[in-house]
Amino acid sequence: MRRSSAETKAVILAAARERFAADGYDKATIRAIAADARIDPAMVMRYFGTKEKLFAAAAEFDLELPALAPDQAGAGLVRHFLRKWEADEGLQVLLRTGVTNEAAAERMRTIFAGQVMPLVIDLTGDPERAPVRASLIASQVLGLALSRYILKFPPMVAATEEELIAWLSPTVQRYLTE
Amino acid sequence: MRRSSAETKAVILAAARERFAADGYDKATIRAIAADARIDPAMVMRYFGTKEKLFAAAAEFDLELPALAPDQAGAGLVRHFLRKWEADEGLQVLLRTGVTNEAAAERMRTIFAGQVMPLVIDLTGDPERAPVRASLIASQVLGLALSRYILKFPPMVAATEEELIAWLSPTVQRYLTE
DNA sequence: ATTGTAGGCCAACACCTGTTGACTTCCTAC
DNA sequence: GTAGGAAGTCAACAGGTGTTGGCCTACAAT
Repeated sequence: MRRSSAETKAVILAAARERFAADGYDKATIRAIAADARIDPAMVMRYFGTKEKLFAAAAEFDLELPALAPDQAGAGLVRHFLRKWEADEGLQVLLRTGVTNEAAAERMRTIFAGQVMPLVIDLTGDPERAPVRASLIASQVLGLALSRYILKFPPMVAATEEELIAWLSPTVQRYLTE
Repeated sequence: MRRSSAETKAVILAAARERFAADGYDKATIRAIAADARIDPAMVMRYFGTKEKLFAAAAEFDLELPALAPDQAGAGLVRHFLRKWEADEGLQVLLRTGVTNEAAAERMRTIFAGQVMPLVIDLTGDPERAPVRASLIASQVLGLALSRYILKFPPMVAATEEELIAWLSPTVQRYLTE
């Protein structure tokens, strides 16, 4: 079959996202990604040059945090994060690989420093303690993703979105305001 | 050099723990572990049979949760977990590998189901909601480990044990009692 | 109809992995 | 002092990895 350059590149990228999200950096082999994309492994190299560069492209990600009313920020953040996780594979990619791959960990750090921290400053007007607050929020929210989507603790998997929001939003709210 | 069988086995196991904790399952190669133990890779196979069995031995782990007064359980749990993490590589091994290795994830699940949940039942006397409570606690506590020790968010790394306990214990306490 | 080019495929490379079996060396029990 | 066995070494295997270069093949412009 014959495709345009842009098309194949997109197909490869989509396959790479899935594989990296499901298997992590090492287990997601170029050959497996190529097979998913129904393409020769050499094409992956032609379009992305290197496995690391392909990963960098697949890990491109924006939290897209919305503006929030300060008194509902806790619930808003938890809800947004849950939906983002399920809609965008980028976060899964970063969490699965960030644990054993320093480059992905660094990316995670810059995302939280560049996107979560500013929001916290904006919400609290307290730049001095914003870093701690933001990391505490990150710790709870990433712990949620870890236990629900990665380690799959049964009670976390069984819980509904609303139940999780009810449990977690007071925590996040307290990390913001206390 | 000539050692007893038990000695070498212990040396190998110690090296394996370190490597698995630092690198995760795939990157921790038998050759690297053997080099750390100043031993031929074949010895590792002789003593443990298989990489998977070696991993199983290295991931042997007990949370050793202490008895706690119900009203101070939050602080007690956070403190115990922080110290356990730094004293025993077993937890690091499990978290680093559990993210990409199903066997390690299963081990993590049974540890939390078999050790955290009973404690929660004991503390609350409420068997029905104990699973949710226990997983919520696990989510916060694992999120702490993830952001402080694995992803190394700077504010979490900089925080002292007491600061972290002060921030997290109300969260854990609420997951226990609310 | 011919040619240039871009998309795609194949086979191979050098390297690394877990794992195996044969070989050597040392200590101990008789 | 010699036999047996345990501790340790070495070289190789089969399979998988990222990556490369040469080769086709379809299409568009001339």
